[in-house]
Amino acid sequence: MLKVKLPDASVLEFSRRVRPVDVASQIGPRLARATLAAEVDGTVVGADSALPEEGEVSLRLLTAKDPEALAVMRHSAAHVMARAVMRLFEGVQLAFGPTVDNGFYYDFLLDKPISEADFPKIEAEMARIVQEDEPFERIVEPREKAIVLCADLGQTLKVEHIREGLADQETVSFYRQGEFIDLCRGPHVPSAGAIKAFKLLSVAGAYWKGDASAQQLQRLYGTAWFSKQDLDDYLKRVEEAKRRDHRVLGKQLELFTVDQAVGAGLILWLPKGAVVRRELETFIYGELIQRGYQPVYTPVIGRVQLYETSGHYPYYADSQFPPIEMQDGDRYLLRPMNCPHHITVYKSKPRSYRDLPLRLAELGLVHRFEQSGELSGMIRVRGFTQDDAHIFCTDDQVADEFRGCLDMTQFVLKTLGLDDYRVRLSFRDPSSSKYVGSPETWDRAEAALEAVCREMSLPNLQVAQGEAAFYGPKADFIVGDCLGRDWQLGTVQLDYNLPSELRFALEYIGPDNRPHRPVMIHRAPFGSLERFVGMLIEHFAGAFPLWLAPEQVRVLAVSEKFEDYARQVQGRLAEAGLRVSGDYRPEKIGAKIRSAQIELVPYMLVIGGREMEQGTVAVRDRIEGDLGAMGVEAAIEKLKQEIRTKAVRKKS
RNA sequence: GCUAGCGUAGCUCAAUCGGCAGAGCAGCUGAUUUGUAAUCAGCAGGUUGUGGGUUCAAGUCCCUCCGCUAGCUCCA
Repeated sequence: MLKVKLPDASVLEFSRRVRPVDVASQIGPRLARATLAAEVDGTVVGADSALPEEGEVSLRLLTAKDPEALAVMRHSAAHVMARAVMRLFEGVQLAFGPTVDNGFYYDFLLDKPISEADFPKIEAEMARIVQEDEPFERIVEPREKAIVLCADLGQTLKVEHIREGLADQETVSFYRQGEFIDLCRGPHVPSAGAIKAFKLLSVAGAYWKGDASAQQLQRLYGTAWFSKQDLDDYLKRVEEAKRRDHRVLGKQLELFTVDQAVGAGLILWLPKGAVVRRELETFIYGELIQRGYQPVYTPVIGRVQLYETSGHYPYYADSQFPPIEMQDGDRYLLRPMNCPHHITVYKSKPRSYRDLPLRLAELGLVHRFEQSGELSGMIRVRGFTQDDAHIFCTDDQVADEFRGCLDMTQFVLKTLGLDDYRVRLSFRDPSSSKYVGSPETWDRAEAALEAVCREMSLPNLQVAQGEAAFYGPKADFIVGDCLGRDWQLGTVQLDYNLPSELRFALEYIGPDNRPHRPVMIHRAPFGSLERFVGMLIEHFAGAFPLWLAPEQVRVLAVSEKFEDYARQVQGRLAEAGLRVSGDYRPEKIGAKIRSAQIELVPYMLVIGGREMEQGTVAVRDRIEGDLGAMGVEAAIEKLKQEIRTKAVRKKS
């Protein structure tokens, strides 16, 4: 006897062995047909997987309405794609084919390169398979037999995976669909007909098991949905997101440029982009001072020895610009990190516990030679400015300082209306020996950090075991770009390494008149100004809040007859400290408005005969349109108020 | 770095089968004097990323290099 609890709290009883699809039939034939998978005690399984004979389970039948079913269907779509590829190409070896956000991929090993030109015929073959609507059949085999089966199928990658990756499994499962059989954990939808709309998206290289020294496979990405409408909506969303691309907007709005004459991954901030950056810098410096940081300035190069001491050289030599060698043999490194310089500032005099916590801040320009394939606009570059600071404190102060750093980072993100972020708390992998410091210290630090994070109720907090830097645990603030890629912005990292005896042997004199070792915290709320501004451009789709806008307001003269008065108004706004320009071209007012709208100028002041007579301006808001006439001083006060509050306005 | 794709005017793109490199926007000049998202006309703008090859003829086909894009690997 099996008791099946359904989400509506009703209970069904079965004396025979049943599957979720049988439970669905019991409720109704339409539900049975719509059931694509099931969630049994919280685990997603296939609709035809047998439920236990005895006891009680809670069961949720999953249909096209449930997001879990979408993931199951996409996994099935990956199989269908693999089946199509195997029908069309000779000697295809299958690797892995999982579901990912918004779609799926499958990795193949085959001699012939697949290109996008092959997509139509693969898609056509997939459509045929979906049309045939054959069932997915689960087959469970003992491990040894599975190895033989895969070997017979010529699937050597799968053989390797069963031997190594699944070494601890007694049995493994396959899914068969017609002539196609694939090692797979499942689950799958009942049959291919559940895949209603799909599209291949791209082909790329991928390494077998993520190992760059292993052979490279061909990865085919696709997306699949339960309706053509959903698919079209998705493709449209992707297109719209691409219009926010900071590389496109950065060029259109003249914010930054990259030129191979200077070098790949090296950002040239154009005047308008420089305004945004300068405003952010002013903002961040104000915060730093308020929060007890002391700005310092240090050089962008340092002797190689310094980085040997810090351990950055030669450990990261592959991703550094090689040292500059002088005639006398002295070698200098373009700094990849600011910390050694700040440590040198710390060491510039003996420190007492009364100096701690010592918070040294600098917008520090660093250079790293990132691999060419990694470079991406302002987001992944070879020269960038960290809004860096290093806090030197006692063990007891770590939690408070850590909290202060998180608080500042949150404050910065909130001020900019960036609330779609997640926080990743990276801890060590206890089974690895690559970490500095004793396990006890790590445990204590990790516990303290997690406690602070929980107490601050950070959004989407997740703990990532094994993601810590070798020198200490860290908390990263992660934001997605317009293509859905996640990037680290702000970061707060504990460091037991650099202060240690092995490295810089930092000390302070304690109340006991004896030397003690300080702890270091690295922190950067923006991460890098380059990446942060890149993300901001995408976040605002180029339409910055007033306080950041390169051009805050533009005076538009209705005709040249009113130019003199308009110029007076422009002068008055400039005097008031606003970033203002004037459009005095012999154009119609509609054309001037259009230019200003396209250039995303937040406010326009239209000036014609009426305004000149009455000494007013007609204010046009980029978002809301015409706001009507008001006095010049009233308009200035309105804008200044919005700047003071750093308001983030969106279309209402 | 690896795999694949793409490089045509400042920008967005066109150029059939290999057959005279073109359009819109931006720019410049002139006319127009304008009331809330594009006034009209003219002019100028190119070694088709680079170097080589095939051909009577190359933007188009082949090779090299450079750059860009996506993904993979990396990210102190």
